[in-house]
Amino acid sequence: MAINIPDPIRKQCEEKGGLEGIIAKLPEARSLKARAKLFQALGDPMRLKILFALDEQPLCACLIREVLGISDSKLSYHLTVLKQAKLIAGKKQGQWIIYGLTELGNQVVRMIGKF
Amino acid sequence: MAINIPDPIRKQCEEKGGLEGIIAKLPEARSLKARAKLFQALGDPMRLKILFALDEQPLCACLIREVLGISDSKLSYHLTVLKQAKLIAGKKQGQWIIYGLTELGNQVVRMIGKF
DNA sequence: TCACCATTTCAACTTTATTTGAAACAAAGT
DNA sequence: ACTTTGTTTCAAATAAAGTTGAAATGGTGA
Repeated sequence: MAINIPDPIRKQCEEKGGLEGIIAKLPEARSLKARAKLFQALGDPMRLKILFALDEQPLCACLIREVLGISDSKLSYHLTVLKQAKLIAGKKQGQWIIYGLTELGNQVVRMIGKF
Repeated sequence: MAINIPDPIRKQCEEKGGLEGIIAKLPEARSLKARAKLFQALGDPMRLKILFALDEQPLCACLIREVLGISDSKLSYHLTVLKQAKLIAGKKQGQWIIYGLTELGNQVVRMIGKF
């Protein structure tokens, strides 16, 4: 451990097995990366709005577009991000694709509500 | 409401007062933006790691740097992002600045643990 | 087959985030 | 005053995310 650090911090740190001890308790890189990706998908107002809209009811892309008032291709981009994060899923129904929250999406929307 | 949409979706939508009804239930732009900003701060593995480390115990910047193995200025950048999101706060103690989770930071770390 | 509709893809572009290394600061000890 | 130490700031560079409008896809029904 570095020599020059505040005493109370050093003590507390040594009780945990030093820096090594702390490092050992942290999640692995893989896990951190996966979670960061999830949160990154949530890090955009438009995408949050899509999630809230789908929490009301499943919607086809064209209705989501109406709700958000954005272009088709812009919407498609954001839907892709949400799909990749497994927060939403679409299934074909006639000529439309109906999007809805996944189980993860549901959990996440409930979580977001607390912040 | 758009004329051409799948029937079950239209029905469900009309029960809610049409698109207007759905739009009315969505959070305001201000609120969406604020939350997006919070999640954006969480959208980076290094920053998540910092939060987990501080969840173990408060640490001075130099120890966080040791834990992460990154440069001073890089660390400082990420600390700034976390500070701005009010997830962490630092207070001077002697020659060091000791960082710790805020109350929000605490709640958030507990939340992250579920995903 | 043809035209149409909902949606996606693409490449070019703009914007925002992150990294870098050097310099600046501010407090503490000499 | 001078140096050291811990931390932040800055401007320049790089990388990643988001936007645009046009074109492509793929299914539907005339």
